[in-house]
Amino acid sequence: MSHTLGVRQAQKQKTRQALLDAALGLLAEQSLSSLGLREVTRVVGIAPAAFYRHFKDLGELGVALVEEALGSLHVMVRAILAEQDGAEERIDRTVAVVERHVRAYPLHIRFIARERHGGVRAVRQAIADELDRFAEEVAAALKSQPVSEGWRDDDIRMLAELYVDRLVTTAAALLDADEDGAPGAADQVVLTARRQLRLISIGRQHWQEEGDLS
Amino acid sequence: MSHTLGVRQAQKQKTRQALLDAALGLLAEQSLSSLGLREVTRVVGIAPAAFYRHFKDLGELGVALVEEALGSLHVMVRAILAEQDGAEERIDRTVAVVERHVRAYPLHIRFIARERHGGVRAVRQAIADELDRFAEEVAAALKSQPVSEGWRDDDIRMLAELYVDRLVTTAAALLDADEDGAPGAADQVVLTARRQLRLISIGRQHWQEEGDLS
DNA sequence: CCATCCAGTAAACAACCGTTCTCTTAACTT
DNA sequence: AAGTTAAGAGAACGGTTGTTTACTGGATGG
Repeated sequence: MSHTLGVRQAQKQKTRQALLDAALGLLAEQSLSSLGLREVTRVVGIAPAAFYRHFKDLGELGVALVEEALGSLHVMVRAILAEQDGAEERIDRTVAVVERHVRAYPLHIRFIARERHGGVRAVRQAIADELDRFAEEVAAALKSQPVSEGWRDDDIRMLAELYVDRLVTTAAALLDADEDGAPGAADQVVLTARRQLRLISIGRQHWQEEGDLS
Repeated sequence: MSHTLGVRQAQKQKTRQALLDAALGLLAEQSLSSLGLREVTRVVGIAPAAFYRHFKDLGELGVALVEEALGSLHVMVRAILAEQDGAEERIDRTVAVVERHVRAYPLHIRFIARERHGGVRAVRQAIADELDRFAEEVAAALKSQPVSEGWRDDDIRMLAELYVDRLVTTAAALLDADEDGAPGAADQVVLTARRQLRLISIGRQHWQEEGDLS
């Protein structure tokens, strides 16, 4: 198999990817709803009209960016969830993965954090859907752990959402810390993230004891 | 005292407020970096050039909006923190306050959620600073509670950040649920938020026990 | 009462925008 | 080899943008 795909389509996908890359670069310092079509094509080096051969909208390009941005993180965390080590080790490894990912794809993280509540409805929706699937996977992984014995399904789900949310927030904070230039800022974020996850983990272990007073 | 302030300055503050209101309204469906100066003045009904009598920038207007948006929530939560009831009651009341606040000032919440990672540096910074002061206040309140006996200061701080972050996230989620039109969505968010706070509270109570295995 | 101040007006500016055409040219099909 | 397809070029369009200028007219304070 592996049909050579044709010179034609190959070139098309190449400039399509160039459009995505250019847009992602520009979005490091502005938001999608203020991004100009001409601005993007100018960076790529093609005529403005050529844009329409690939996307009918900047919103459509945005949705494509969402898939690209969340795809890689998706597999990485899935790998972590499959592991079977202790809670403490898992926390350390999770945070380490997030840290590495932020360093490897800072523009992707920026984009997601920025457009999650941004001005383009379609993109917001795409991110929400993707994060939802993400939470569902986390929930499935949590459920198969012995600590979750006797948990209600929606309690597992709420815990999964708490985790996912924390990962996204941590990634964004880490990014901010990195570009602030302050030397120890990033390490501080990592430390805080680990302890927050630890606290959540502790809460999880005592969740079923019920009787809680001030 | 209460000097009548002068007809002159009163009128000026009036149109200044009108500019803020108009901008906030427009920002319900776009982000600050795509908002046009003329767009705002058109809504208010004044000439574009008159804008410069009040702000030199749309960024400056944005910073003013940050103060307006976070000011009210600030006092409300401060009131809650001062209370001395049990953990469970405090959680319920906190979530209730957030819910009421979202309903009362939805545009403020939208704005904060959107511009927290938005495209205008000055506004991002203003929000970060404000949320930082917020976390500091929460930390102070947490410290004076008996549960915090023997806690390290930076552990209290990390808990405070966890709480603040959760409130902001919950507010944004609640807003999304409201405008989605789905009937039970908002209640679901409230329920989830309460349980997440409860889990964090449980983790807090067992924080010092240390020994945790999977 | 009169001179000063200043919030807002009106017009003009060059720069940029998204979108629509027609045309070219190279890759594909048969 | 001839005919078809489609990515991209290039120019033109009406419209909007931020900013600057000179101005008006009513509140302000001596």
